[in-house]
Amino acid sequence: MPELPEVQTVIDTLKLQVLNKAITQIEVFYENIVKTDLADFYDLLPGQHIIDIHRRGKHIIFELDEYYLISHLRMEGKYFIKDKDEELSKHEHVIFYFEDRSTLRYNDTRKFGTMHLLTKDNLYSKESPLSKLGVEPFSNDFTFEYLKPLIMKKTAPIKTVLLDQSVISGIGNIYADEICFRLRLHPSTKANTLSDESINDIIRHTNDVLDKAIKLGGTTIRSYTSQLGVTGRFQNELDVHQQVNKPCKVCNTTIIKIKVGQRGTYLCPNCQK
DNA sequence: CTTACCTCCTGCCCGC
DNA sequence: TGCGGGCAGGAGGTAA
Repeated sequence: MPELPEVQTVIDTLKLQVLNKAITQIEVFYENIVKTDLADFYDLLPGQHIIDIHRRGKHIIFELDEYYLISHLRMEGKYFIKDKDEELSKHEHVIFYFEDRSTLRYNDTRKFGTMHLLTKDNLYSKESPLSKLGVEPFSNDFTFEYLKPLIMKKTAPIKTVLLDQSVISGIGNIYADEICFRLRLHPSTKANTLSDESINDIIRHTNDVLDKAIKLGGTTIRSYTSQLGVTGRFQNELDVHQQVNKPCKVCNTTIIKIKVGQRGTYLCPNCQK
C-alpha cells in the first residue's frame, strides 16, 4: 500500500522517465478509475507535456501545460514504462502514449486507484481530491501549534487520527503502526488524552520514520516484479507492522495484531500501554 | 459534530 | 482438484 514514502519514490523514478514528454493519445480500459469527465480525459490530454511531477499527501500530481492530473494509487496502483507495442497486461487500466513510442501504463490489481483531471486554477477547488488534505509532514506548518488543537478535540484512537488525511497527509497503515510504536503509545489511546510531550513526539517521529523510509526507497510488503520506483528496503526496518509473533526489538515481548478503527494494527503489548 | 458500517475489487488462504 | 467463504484495505459515502 503506497504511502507518502512509496509515492515519493515512484515520483522520483517517474521524473527520470517521462519528464517533458508529450502525450499523443490516451486509452482507458476501466472507466471507474477516472473520476472527472471521461470525455475530457480523451479530449484534453493529447498534446499536453508532462512539465513536472509533484506530490501532495499520497497523491501524485502530474503538472501538464494546462492541467493537473492527480493520481492516487490507493492499495495497489503502480506505473510501468513500456514500448507501445507491448501487449496489454491483465491489470493495466490506463495507458498514456508518448510521441517517442514509449507508454506510461497505470496498473492496479484491485482497481481502487483514482485519477482526476483539473484545470490549473482548480487544483484546490471543491472537486479536487486535494481540497481537504491536512498538513504536509515535511512542511514548516507541521508544528505543535497546528497539531495540538486538532488532537485535543478528538476522542478517536490516536492511530485513527494519524490515518486521518485531513489532519496529517501521507500516513497510512504501515507508518501509523510504526509511529505509535516509537511513541510508546497503545494505538487505541484516545487522542485527547495525549500529553504535550507526546504531541511533540508525533511530529518528530513522523518526520523521522517517513524520512528514513524515503531514504530506503519505501516499504515493499508484497514483492511484485518491478513496480516502477518501488523496490523499497524499509520493510527490513519495520518494528511492529506485519511483525506478528516476532519478538519486540526493544523488550522481546511477542508482537500482537489487533483491530483499531476497523484496521489491522500491530503493536508490542509491553512497550505500548 | 461524531462513529460505525458499507462500498469499490481481486488475490489469497482456509476448510471441506 | 476445486469451490465457496472470509478477509484485507484508502477513502468516500451514508446512516444513526
